[in-house]
Amino acid sequence: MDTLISSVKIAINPQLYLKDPESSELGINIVHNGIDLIKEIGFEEFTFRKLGLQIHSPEASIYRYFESKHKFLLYLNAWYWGWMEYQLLLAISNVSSADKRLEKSVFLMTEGVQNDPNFQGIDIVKMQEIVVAEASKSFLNKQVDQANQDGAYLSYKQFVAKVANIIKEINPQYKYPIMLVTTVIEGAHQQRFFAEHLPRLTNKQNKPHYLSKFYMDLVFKTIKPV
Amino acid sequence: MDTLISSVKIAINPQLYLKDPESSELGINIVHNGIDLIKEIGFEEFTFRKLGLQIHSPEASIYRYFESKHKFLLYLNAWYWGWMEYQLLLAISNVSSADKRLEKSVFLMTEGVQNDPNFQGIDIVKMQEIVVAEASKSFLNKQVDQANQDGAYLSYKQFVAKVANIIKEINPQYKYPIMLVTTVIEGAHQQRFFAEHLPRLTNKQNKPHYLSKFYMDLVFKTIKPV
DNA sequence: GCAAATTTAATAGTATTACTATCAACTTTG
DNA sequence: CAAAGTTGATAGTAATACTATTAAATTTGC
Repeated sequence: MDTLISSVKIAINPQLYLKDPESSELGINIVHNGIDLIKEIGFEEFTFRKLGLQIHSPEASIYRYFESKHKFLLYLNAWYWGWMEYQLLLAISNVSSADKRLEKSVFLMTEGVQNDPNFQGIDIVKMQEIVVAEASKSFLNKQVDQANQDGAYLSYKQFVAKVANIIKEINPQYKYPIMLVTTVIEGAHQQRFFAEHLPRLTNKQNKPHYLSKFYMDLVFKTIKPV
Repeated sequence: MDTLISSVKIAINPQLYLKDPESSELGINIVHNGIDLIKEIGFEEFTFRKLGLQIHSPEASIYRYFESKHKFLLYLNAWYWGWMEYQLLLAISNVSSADKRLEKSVFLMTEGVQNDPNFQGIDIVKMQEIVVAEASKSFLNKQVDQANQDGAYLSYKQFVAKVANIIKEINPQYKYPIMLVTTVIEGAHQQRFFAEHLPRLTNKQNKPHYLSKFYMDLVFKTIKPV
């Protein structure tokens, strides 16, 4: 039975799962409720046993889809960045001005997302909150090199490369386009987290879009040739 | 017996330990070898049992100094930022030009440190590598609010505030000095990590100080009034 | 429409982790 | 030199991150 609502599907590197979770009811349930549970209790407290209890399936069943909870996090990350790449394509297609394209990219990287009806079921808002709070754990560990070889970060790298290319279009002389992009992405995540938990480490403002304004200003000033 | 070599001591919030590790041979051993072991196997693999084996002391003895391995990481972080604040004071004292002071601050935030003979025994190079790789784990979790109340991040906040004040001195109109500082600090950490493990997420260059050059350029362009 | 293959549920088991508890031996200090 | 404090040695516990096994349910291919 076909459960797809739209014809768009985020392609995920099969090395990140044992059995495609989109191929069965249980798999979809695992991803769904997994997102909810990680959001609720945090990744360190999250276990497949707890997730099993929530979906009334034994722990062992979940292990048939994902090798470990770490790989599950990598899967969610890859999904998120796949989706972000798709959003980027939508946002910049048919926009001829490179400046405008970069503007839209920075906005996408720094603002909170909105739920997308094309991927009903996956709560993208929650997913982004997870990525903001937990993503760095997906690479800041000793298995990073193995995960990297497994292609865990491909979609992230692709996204970054696309935006970096726009920067190069605007200023081919600028030497650090990739660094600038990852600085913005990871920075925006941190600031978002700080605003909620460690306000003295940020400049939270009530103005809408203050975060994207800060980074927009930073990016355009930085790449401007002297 | 007095084991201090210099009269300078980094003050750490006592809430981060049960018994001051600088007050005994064993305590000093724990911190020393703890740094080595975390550096070697990473924070997730690190356990007090393994550390106990390394220093030939029972696990339970270590628990008399630190409540948990999480608090141990918070302690190391606090120590690092206390030391960084001290380095900052040394670097900017007697420098009257605010621009020059900011330049020195950015350099300190983005370059690798060198071992400091005033704190013999503590390997600051290794400590920085730990902070770069593991620090975000010290706040990216559900206990962050508790840890924050315990004053775990005070020395970090103080450091950030000091640099932000220099920015305000240069451009009182600039609205996001703190955000800019934390973006630089956390960004530099990430880039350093990426350069080693995920090179496609950065623009590694062979030039010395390319990292500080990138951030120096970014900071000064960003705060320049339009 | 039914046998074969696949998927899931249910249960049990293992090594390790992150601690806590207890008590004797040793050291320091007043 | 006694009392107080520190360390060592050992043991124990609940939970985690898995693996293994087998039976029941479901899907599929002809």
